[in-house]
Amino acid sequence: MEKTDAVAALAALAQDNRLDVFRLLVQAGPGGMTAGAIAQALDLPPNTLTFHFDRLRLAGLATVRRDGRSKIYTAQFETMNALLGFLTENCCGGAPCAPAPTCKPARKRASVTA
Amino acid sequence: MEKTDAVAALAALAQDNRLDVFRLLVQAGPGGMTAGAIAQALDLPPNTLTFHFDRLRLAGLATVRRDGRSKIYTAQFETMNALLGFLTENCCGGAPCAPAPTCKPARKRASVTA
DNA sequence: TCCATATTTCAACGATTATCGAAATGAAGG
DNA sequence: CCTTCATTTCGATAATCGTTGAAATATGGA
Repeated sequence: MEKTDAVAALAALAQDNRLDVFRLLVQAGPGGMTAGAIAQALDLPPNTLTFHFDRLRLAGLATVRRDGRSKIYTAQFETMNALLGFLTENCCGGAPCAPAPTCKPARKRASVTA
Repeated sequence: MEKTDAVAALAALAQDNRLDVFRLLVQAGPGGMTAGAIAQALDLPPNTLTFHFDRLRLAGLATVRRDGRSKIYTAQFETMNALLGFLTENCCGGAPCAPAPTCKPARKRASVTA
């Protein structure tokens, strides 16, 4: 991961509501979650949520797909792992002091909650 | 680490110049680096640098001490590790999928470069 | 076709951010 | 004491951010 991408990902996660959204997506796993379900879970207005989704998508931390009238957002685990890798690599002066941690999606869930 | 602190740390690192500063401090190790040396290394005006130092300090990612006319800034490895821990813990739905990575300062350096 | 649902787009707003130039502070040395 | 060096403080600026209300778009069902 390039420094530019790392800064983008960090910025995307450096906001209360957005961090909440991402954490929720991570919990939901690869099945993802509808925008509405997230709006309900976090009690956020839909337009505000769209704004934050855009940030996460732009940073490569989430993807969207349509499902009927809903849109389903999914966490992008690879980007998160790349970020963790970047941070650990750049943490000890180029010589990694610990194996980069990785994150796999949680065991399958009912997904698309609500 | 609390969510609030995580957001603060993320925000502190989510900026080009500041990420550079922090990486430099990490490379310098526990000996730290003078503000002047950093200013020279990154070609940043001293007042701008002070601004960024404040952010890093406020986020707990750096500390200062005085040495004669200079001020020496040092990376706070514990906070960085705590952040990595927070991110990995919150990455797989509460159940960590990998041991949290840790970061120890690089092998001692000449430190206080310049 | 018409209506309800789900989400996005748009314009606006106050708040925060990163940077700058100029002036102030603090410490060491002659 | 006066000067020089290192860093910080202050005031201003343009740009970006997060949120809002209102209107638009897209989908599915009666």
